[in-house]
Amino acid sequence: MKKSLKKKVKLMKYLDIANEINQRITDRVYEEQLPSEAQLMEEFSSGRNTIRSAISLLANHGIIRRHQGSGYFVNQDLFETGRNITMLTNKNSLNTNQPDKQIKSKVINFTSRLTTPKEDQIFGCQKKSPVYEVHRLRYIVEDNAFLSFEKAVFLKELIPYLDETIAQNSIFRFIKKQYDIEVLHSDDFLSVGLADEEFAEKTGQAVGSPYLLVKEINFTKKNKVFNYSHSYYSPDREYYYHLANTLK
Amino acid sequence: MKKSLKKKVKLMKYLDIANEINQRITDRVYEEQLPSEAQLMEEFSSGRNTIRSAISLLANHGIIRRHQGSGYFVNQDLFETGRNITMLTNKNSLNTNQPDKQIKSKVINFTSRLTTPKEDQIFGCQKKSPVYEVHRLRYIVEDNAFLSFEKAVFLKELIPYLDETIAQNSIFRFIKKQYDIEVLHSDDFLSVGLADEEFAEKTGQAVGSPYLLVKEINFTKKNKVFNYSHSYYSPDREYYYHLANTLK
DNA sequence: ATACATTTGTGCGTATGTATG
DNA sequence: GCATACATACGCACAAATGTA
Repeated sequence: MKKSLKKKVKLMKYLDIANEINQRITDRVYEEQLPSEAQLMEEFSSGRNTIRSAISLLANHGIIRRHQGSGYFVNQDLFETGRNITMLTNKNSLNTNQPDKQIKSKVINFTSRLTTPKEDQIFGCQKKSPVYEVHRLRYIVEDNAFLSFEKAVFLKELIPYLDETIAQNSIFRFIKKQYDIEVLHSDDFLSVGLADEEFAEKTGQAVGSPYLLVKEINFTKKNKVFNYSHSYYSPDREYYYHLANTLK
Repeated sequence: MKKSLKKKVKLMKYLDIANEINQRITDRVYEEQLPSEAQLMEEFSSGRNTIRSAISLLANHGIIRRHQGSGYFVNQDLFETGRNITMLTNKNSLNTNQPDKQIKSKVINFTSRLTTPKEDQIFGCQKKSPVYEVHRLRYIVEDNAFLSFEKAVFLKELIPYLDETIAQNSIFRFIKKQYDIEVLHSDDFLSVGLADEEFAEKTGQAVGSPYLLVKEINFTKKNKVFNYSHSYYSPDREYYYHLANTLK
């Protein structure tokens, strides 16, 4: 009786709002300061906490800064480095709209195999579970610059199908569309190293040139590890992280 | 009349709670799973939102993981790398209780000077404002291992006093105690490079060895830049970041 | 210097949705 | 089907920082 008609409550409003605000920032609709919470509540017909959740998401990605008493502001790159910057903070919760987000991939290895014991532990899966292993070179479309060499492993139990064509584009986008799986959170372990001959040949980098190695584990919304990867990033670029030490 | 007696409302309960939970995790009071929200509400005599704020803070630092329907869990290092890991995610909002947090510093340069035009922009200060510049070598106390070479600049307008003795210990701890200034958030720009002869001589690293360069800008609670630094991290270690793609 | 309005931050309560076991 | 646990959303009150009159 009491729930006779479906109310069709749309959840995840805060995510939609965060995406919309993010889009407006890229579109320069908001160039410096955002509207106040009250105005956003009005515009999006939402409660204050919902607006604040959206704002938190953006603030934690380093997209905006909060200033008690005065408002929300678009974050700027104060170093104004000459080098191109790649955001490592935004996997796919926010729509991909960062400037250099256009990346093309060249698949140099695509195999199916079974997990090693170490991988069983990473994935939390049965021994010798089937996985895909993909090796790709990644380039920035805009200027054709080498971005990274990536070795990624996907658990078939969660990602039943992948192929080389998919790997040439965005695997994560495919996974989201096909299986509704996206990255909830990631653990990143960074280190540095030097290109040996094999690496140099594969990537076109000079022998002895340094790389940034990012070992990453990606979790789904259900806290399952569906992928881990080793990415060797170019020394010609800068990589951005934002650290938020407070946030409701 | 209405506010005749001071209620002494202790604010920042969520921060206290986050610190307490964090401490319990280091002390192995919580080894795998945390108590439920309801239990935490009970124990800390707090509302649900307050508990969730504390939990969010820990989750965004990668200290715990949230699992809808089952609970909160202590995050584990699934790669189980042999190398020592330095958390870059925790400046000072949470009490310093990570395993290898004991760091000692050797000051190799301590000067007072005026800002360059570029620094005026970074700090958002008047032209030629006075700053301290500190160069330090940092070592892990436990095994005496080289951690980093750091060049840090502090704005005197916000940090009126520093000296070499302070710099030998934790500058941030001093700043918090003395001026009640702590890092609200930071922008980090990462890149890699190779040790030249000058760098090698200063740090004891081999010429040509790679380093991880972290250029960091630190903001106070009032959104003022009080410090920026260039830190050249050792290739013998791993550095941890956590990326949260959702969070209220 | 004071008072006031505005804006974000913190905290509590409640209801409902969704995932887990 | 059910209880439990976390996620989302709305509402309200007051604190603290800011800007302005």
